[in-house]
Amino acid sequence: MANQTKIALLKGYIETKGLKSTAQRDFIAETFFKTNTHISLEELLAKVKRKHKNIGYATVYRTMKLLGESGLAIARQFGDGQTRYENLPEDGHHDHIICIKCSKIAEFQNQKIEQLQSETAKKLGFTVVNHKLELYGYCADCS
Amino acid sequence: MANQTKIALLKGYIETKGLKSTAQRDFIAETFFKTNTHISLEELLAKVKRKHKNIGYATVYRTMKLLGESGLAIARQFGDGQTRYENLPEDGHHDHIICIKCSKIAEFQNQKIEQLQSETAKKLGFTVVNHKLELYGYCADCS
DNA sequence: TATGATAATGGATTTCATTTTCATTTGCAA
DNA sequence: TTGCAAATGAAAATGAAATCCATTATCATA
Ligand SMILES: [Mn+2]
Ligand SMILES: [Mn+2]
Ligand SMILES: [Zn+2]
Ligand SMILES: [Zn+2]
Repeated sequence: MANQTKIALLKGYIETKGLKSTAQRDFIAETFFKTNTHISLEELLAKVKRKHKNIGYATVYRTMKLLGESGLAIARQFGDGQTRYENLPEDGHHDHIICIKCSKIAEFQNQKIEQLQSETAKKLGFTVVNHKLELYGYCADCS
Repeated sequence: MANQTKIALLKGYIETKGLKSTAQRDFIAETFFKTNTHISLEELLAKVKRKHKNIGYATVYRTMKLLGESGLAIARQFGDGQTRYENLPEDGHHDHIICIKCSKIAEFQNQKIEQLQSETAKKLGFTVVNHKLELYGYCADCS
C-alpha cells in the first residue's frame, strides 16, 4: 500500500472518530510510514525531531496509538520493555524469530501454524481474534 | 513434582550458585509452590505478607527471579504490563489462550505446532531456545 | 561458640517507559 | 470570523521493576 493511500486512510479514520487532522500527526505518520524496521517510539521521536524539534514525546505516543487502533501500524513487544511499531507488511500477517544474542529479528509466515492455532482454540471453545508467536533463539551468526 | 522436591532442587540451585538459603526465600518459594494460577508478584507478595508482614517486595522480586532462572517457575507476560509466574506443569510445556473480555486463561499443548516452529526456525538459520505463543480471543462464555 | 567474610534483606530511592495533566494553541464547522 | 472541541507540548505523575545501602543473617573456619 502506498504511503499516500495510508495518509488518506488515516484522515478518514480521524474524521470518522470526530478527531482533527494536524500538521504534527501528519508528519509523525509520514515519518513512520517511511520506516521499514520494528521502530521504537524513542527512535521514531528522534527521526521526527530532526525536522521538527518542538514535537514532543506525548504527541508521538498518541499518534502511534492512533495508527495502531486504525490498523495502519502494528504494535509489537519483543520483551525488552519497549513497544515497537512496524508498518503493514505487503504480504499479510507474519510472526517473528528473535536472536537472543544479537537481537536480530527475522520474519516468517506459516499458514499451517495459523490453522492449527484456530483449530486448537476451537476445541477449547475460543474464537481467536489475534495471536502472538515469537521464537527466541540463536541466529546463524550467533550459534 | 512434589513441593518438597522443588524446595530441595531450589536449595541445590542456590548452593551451586554460591548463594545462601534463607528463611524468607524458603517461605516465598513454598508459598509460590502452593499456588496454581498465573500469579502476579503483587498477589504473591500479599499472600506472603499474611504470615510474614515484614517481607518486602524486593525480596519477592528477587526470589521469583531466582526461581525463574532455576527453572522452578515460569515467567509469563500476557500483555497487561505485569509479570506473572506459574508453577511447572505436570505434563510439560504448554501455551495459552486468553479471553480478551473476561481474561480467562486456558492452556493447551500442540506438538505439531512446536514441531513446525522448529522447522520454520531452521529454515531461517535459527536454533529455537524458547518461544511464546499466545492466542487472544473470546471464550465460550464471552462470544 | 565466636569470628569474619560474604550474601541477603527490606525500605527507600531510582529508573524507565508510558500516561496524564493543564495551560495554550489549532482546526474546522457554522 | 468566531466558538469551541480537540490537540499540543512541557512537565509531572504513574507503575513495574531494578537498584542502593545500612543492617542482618548465614556459614565455614578457628
Ligand atoms: Mn515484523
Ligand atoms: Mn499456564
Ligand atoms: Zn544473532
Ligand atoms: Zn471470556
